Amino acid sequence: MSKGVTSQSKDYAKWYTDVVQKAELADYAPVKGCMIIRPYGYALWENIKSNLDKMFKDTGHVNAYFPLLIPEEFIKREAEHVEGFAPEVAVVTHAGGKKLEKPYVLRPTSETIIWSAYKKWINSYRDLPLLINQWANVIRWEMRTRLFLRTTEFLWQEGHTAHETAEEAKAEAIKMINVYKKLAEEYLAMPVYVGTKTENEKFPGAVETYSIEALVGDKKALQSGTSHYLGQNFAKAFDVKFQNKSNEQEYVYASSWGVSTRLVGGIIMTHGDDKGLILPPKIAPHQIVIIPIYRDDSDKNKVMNLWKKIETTLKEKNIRFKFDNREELTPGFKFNEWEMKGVPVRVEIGPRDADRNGVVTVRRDNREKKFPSLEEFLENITNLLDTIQKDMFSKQLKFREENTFDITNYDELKEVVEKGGYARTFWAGDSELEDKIKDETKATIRCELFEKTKESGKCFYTGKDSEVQVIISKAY
RNA sequence: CGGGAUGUAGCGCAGUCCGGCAGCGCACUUCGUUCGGGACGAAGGGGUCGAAAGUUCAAAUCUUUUCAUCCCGACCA
Repeated sequence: MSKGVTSQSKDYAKWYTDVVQKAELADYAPVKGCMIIRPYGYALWENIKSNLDKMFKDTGHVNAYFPLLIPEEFIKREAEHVEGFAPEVAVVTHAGGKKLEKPYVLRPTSETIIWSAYKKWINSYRDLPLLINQWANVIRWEMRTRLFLRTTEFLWQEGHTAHETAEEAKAEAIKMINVYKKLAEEYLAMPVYVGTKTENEKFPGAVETYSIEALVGDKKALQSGTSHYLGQNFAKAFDVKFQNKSNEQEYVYASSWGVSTRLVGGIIMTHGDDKGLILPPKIAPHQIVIIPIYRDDSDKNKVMNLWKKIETTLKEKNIRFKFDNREELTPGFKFNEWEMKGVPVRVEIGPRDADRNGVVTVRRDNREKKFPSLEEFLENITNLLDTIQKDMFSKQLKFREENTFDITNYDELKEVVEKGGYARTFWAGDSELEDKIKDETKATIRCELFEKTKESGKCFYTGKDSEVQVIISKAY
């Protein structure tokens, strides 16, 4: 691994791609816009995935798998859906050495193929709710791509639920966006705003879209998860009816929701610094890294004896650790390498520590160095990881608060867009006005906030009274 | 698809203007000394100079064509 990365202040975009590659999260693939997720990056995704999957199970969802290939005709059934996705779907036209009579699209999302199956599975209100999730890859042909943030192929999960009533389906969508908020805040240490997308920004085919919006290191918004109340749009497109309790045929109400490998990009940009990644302990592939230091065999024996005492306890405490005993590298090199990879705690054990029966610990997030006794260390390590997790969240929450500005007019919006961060204000404009603002400032309404700072106020642009409070920012 | 740039060892680059043995740094291999913040020495290995055609005694270098990638815009989770 070569030295260092481009500094954030010099070139944030370059810093980002440097970190992704030098921390060995991902590499470029031979296909434009695609990436190879390397073992360290995949381990990170697996940790996100396993925590989230548990939350899905806890909320009554089950996993299934639907095909990658979707009959092209399916995508076209829902008018808004086809219009929204047409530019970015890849189509398979040839197979088996022949041109296909009916082409397939590579799924950009699975609503259509899933609802074609739901038609077969749903007959009565007794079949509802149907709460299915799938972990899958999807393909969206984007014009411009960036590792993790926007790739042609990406990994995600998509939940697709079917319900008896509009209220229930909508409640499901809101429940799941809050699951995402919990994931982001408690596991990824990323504070997020939660709200409703405007008509301009919502998912094609949805009645309403909800999102979580993070604020990353260069003060731009990152949409990190979405959840949709689909109404009866897909049920109508695929003719999915059920017999309700009054013995009538009725279209089913739906929700869908997803988060993707984009979250990995969010973690990198939320926490990283000029030394590389900083990972939250709950999802870090290695929560601590232990680096032995010795020069001769007698030192080595002492250090290895110390390590044996540590290893057993770490296993008992279920801590994910890495013992880096590579002989050919100096400790200094390893310090830098594991800092690049964002391991939350570094533990140094050398002859001096062995002599006093202690260790040296260094936190990645604030670089705090301590010299605890072995006993203190083993007793406090779990607490230390918890503390780091909380401190990382607090730091980012403070950063977000410092970069959220309440505005009252258009000039103030332009100022906020100029310096970065969120502009928070009331909004009474329409779709056209939103487009105009986007054209003029490059900023968009990220969402209409669920949690408003006050009940109502005046729209910053039209001056009309409004009960809709929004955040506006440039976004990834 | 428009505007800009770049393709030479795994990575980063020099060499191209003015044609003449394909180089440098890092990484890699072996041995020895090192090891508490990116160690040092010695000896090695690694190339279809993006691709094709042309000019020439001779092409990384000149000409033509072509492909790819990156950055800036329009699209997007």
